[in-house]
Amino acid sequence: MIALQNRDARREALLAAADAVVQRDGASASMAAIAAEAGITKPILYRHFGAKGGLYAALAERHTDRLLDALVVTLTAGGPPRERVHRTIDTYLAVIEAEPQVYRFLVQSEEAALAHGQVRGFVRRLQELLAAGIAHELGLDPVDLRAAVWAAGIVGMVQAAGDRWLETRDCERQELSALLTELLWGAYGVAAG
Amino acid sequence: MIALQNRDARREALLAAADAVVQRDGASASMAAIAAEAGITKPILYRHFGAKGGLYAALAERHTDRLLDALVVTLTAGGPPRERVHRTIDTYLAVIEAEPQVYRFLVQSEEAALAHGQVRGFVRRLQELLAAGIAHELGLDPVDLRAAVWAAGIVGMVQAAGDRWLETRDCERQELSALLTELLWGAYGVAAG
DNA sequence: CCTGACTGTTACCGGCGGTAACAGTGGTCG
DNA sequence: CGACCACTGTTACCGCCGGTAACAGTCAGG
Repeated sequence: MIALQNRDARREALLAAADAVVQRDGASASMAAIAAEAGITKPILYRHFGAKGGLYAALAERHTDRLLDALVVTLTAGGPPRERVHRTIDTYLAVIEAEPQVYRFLVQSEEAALAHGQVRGFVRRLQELLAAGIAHELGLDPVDLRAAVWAAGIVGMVQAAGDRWLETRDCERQELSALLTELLWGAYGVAAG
Repeated sequence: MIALQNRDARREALLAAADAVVQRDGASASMAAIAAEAGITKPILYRHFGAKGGLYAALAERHTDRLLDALVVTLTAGGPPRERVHRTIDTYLAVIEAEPQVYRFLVQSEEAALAHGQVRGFVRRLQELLAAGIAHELGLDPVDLRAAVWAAGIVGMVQAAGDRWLETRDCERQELSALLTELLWGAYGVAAG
C-alpha cells in the first residue's frame, strides 16, 4: 500500500499551503482559504488534521521546533553567560524579525496554544527550555521554583519588548538585545538605586 | 429629554451584564449571551456600542482604569525604588489573582486590544505608564528608547510570570513578587556570573 | 465483473457578528 | 382630539465560519 507514503507527502503539502496563507493573511486564516490555497476543499483538510486546532498544532510544531533548536544552539554555546544570553535574545529577535506573521501566529493564536491538548503553546515550551537551562547554570533542581519563575519572566520580557519593537521599529536589533541584556543584568536596579 | 440620563444608566447596566458574562464564560462570551444576561436582545447592544469591539473596549476601559489607578498609587508612593517596585508588582499580581477572568479578557482578547482603534490595549497603556515612570525616575527624556524598551520588557516579564502563576499556583503571591523583583535587580546576572 | 478502500466533491448544519425592517409607546404640536 | 415624531424594543434575516454527512469517481484484487 503506497497510500501511506503519499499521505505524508500530502500532509506536508497541506502544511506548506497553510503556512503560505498564514504568512499572507495572518492568524485569521480560514480553513476554506487554506484549502483553496492547496487546490483542494475543506473536508480533505479535516480528514488529515481533525479539527482546526490539529492543523494549527502541526503548523506550530514545525516553526517552534526550528526556533527552539536555534535557541538551544546559542544557549549551549560557549562564552561568558552574559554574552550567551545576549546572543540568545538576539537570535530570538532575528527570527521574529524575519517572519513576523509566523511569530504572531505562534504567540497570539489561541488555537495554536490550546491545540489538541497535546502540542503545548510555543511560549510554554520556551519557558520550560529556558527554565532547564537556568536551573542547570545555577546548579538548582531542574524543577526549582526560582528557575521556573525567572524563565517565564525572561521569556515574557523578551517577547513583550519584541512585540513592541516589531510595531515601532525604533532602533536596531542589536541595540534592543543589548538593552534587554542590560535590564536582565540589573541595569534598572542600579540606575534607580 | 430624560432619555440621555437613562441612556447612561442603561449603558452601565449593559456593561455590568457583559461583565458578568465575561466573568462566567471567559473571553469567548457571545453578544447574544450578553444580551440575554441583560434581559434584552442583540440590536440594543449594537445601538449602544456599535460593534463588538466597542463593547469590549468600554468593558476593558472600566477595569484598566481601576487597575492603572491602583498601580499609579503604588508607583508614586514613597520609599526606596526597590520596595516601590516590589509593591507595584504585588499590586498587579493581587489584581489578577482576584479577577483572573477579567484579566484574561484584558490581556488575551484580541477584540479588546484592537478595539475601535481608539482604546489601545491594556498592555500598551501599562507600558506607556511605566515608561513615563522610569524615564522620570532615571531623569531621562519621557520618550527615551531605554525607558520604553525596559517598560515593555518589565510589563511582559510580570505578565508572563503572572500567567504562569495563575495556572500553577506553586507559591505564595509575596514569594512570586519577591522573585520577580530580584530578577529585575539583576539577581540572575549575579548568580550566573 | 463485482467489491471495497481511497480520494475527492457538493451541500448542508449550527452558531457567530452584524443589520434591516417593522411594532409598540409616549410626549409634543396644530 | 388626532397627526407626528423620536425612542425603545422586537423578529427575522445576511454572510461567514468551523465542521460534517452523503455521495461520486477511481483503481487494485478476488
